[in-house]
Amino acid sequence: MTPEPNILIVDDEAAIRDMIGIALDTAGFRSTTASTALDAHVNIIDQRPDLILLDWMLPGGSGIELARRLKRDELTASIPIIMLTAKTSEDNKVQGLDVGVDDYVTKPFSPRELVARIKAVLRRSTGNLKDKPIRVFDLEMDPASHRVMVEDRAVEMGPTEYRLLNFFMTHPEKVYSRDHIQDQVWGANVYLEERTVDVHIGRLRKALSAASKTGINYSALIQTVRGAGYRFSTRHN
Amino acid sequence: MTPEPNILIVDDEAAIRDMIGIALDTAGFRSTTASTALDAHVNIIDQRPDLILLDWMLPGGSGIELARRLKRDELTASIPIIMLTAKTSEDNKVQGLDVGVDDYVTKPFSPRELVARIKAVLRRSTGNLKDKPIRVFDLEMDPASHRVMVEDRAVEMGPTEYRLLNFFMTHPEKVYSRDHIQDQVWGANVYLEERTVDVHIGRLRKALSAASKTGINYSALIQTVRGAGYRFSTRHN
DNA sequence: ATTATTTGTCATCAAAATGTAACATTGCAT
DNA sequence: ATGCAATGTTACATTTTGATGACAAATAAT
Repeated sequence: MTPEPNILIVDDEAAIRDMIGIALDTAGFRSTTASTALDAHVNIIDQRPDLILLDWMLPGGSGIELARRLKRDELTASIPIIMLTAKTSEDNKVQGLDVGVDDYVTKPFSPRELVARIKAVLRRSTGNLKDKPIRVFDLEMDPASHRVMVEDRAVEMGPTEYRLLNFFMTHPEKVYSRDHIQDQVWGANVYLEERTVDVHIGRLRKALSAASKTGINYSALIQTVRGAGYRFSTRHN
Repeated sequence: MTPEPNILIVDDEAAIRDMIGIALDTAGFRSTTASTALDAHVNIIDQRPDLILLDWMLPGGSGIELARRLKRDELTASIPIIMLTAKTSEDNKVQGLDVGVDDYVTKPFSPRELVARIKAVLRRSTGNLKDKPIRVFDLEMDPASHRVMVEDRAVEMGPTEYRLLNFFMTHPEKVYSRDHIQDQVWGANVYLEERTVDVHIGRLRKALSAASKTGINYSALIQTVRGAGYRFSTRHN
């Protein structure tokens, strides 16, 4: 992901959105906002925020519904949610726990507390899945240290190439169209020239080729499938 | 699995239906329209569109109701829905997030955005149903990796030969006329010289022959049926 | 501010795929 | 066997598709 986590603030009161926005900014997060559940959902589909701050009391009572929906959908289930709630009453919390929300902050809260909780939740959630290194022959990707190694030497590449390689290594032995790759690596609903994918594939290949001293060409793992897209595969073309 | 996805536009305003229709047309989609939820429902059962663009604010029954019904019915639940919503104050009626809609587009929208979202949603929904590999003796076709293997070695062939083989392997033991093969492999409404099929059959056979090291000739699976066409069969000619 | 890095797009070149026609071969009816 | 229609094969011009270097805008680093 990006260096600074991207946080979505969902609240119908502009004042609260602004307040939180500033607090997050100061703490080094990026943030976007939405005032309705609908806006929020669109934003989530498009941007895949790293965390969602969700007001419990959205008009129509839709905050909790949104949370439930997000947790049920496979694509969004892993995005942590912190509920903002005015009430301290227990039944709310019980309901929310049901849904699978990650934490609560009760209004009024201090920015300091909010940030602390955000960090805690992020730490928990990012520590989970990402951390296992993937290795193919002597090509190793370690998400924890955000590093790619060939024959135990670091490989230099840009962030986009890193994400690209990461996508491929986590989805081996399958073709992906350029469109698909754009979705996965750049995000859905980002429009780029189709050939842009080619260029980045090229850069990734170059980086991998340059890295090997043993003559094994790791760029061969990234195979062109004419008329279909690209494939990461250990088997021969 | 038609070449162009068929999209149903449901909106009560004719102007909007037309506008969207044109946009989709330009983008290479086919589209049909409905102005009421009832019309839409009939159309959906009839035509099985690949995706539904559904106006949130349909007169009377409202689009949300329809969406909910479709998502509850097992037969239609898998058809992706994109909701068209007015920008403003639908806040109170937002009860329907739960419904399971796949994306939203807020009016007014650009055709470009609409098309981008449609493509993204289609990609997501069709990508899920992974086809299973088909195997005949030591000839294996794996649609996921877009690969043909003979005795565990990759077979090289052009995209057209791949589609051709795919068609045969999914429709074995039946004769198909050259016309029929053209329809299936090149798509309807493409006119080619009839002999073109022969040439590609030839290329496919050559690719299969060249692939085997054990002397088994897999090109024999593609049998000529004089006066009728071709057949893919494991039984002898 | 200046410099370096990264990014997306474009133009260009090279390679692969495609459709067609011409020619060769096969198999069947007589 | 003979002739003919159907099919196989080959060569080739054209079209598609992918790779790559160059460049300018955007972004991050100093």
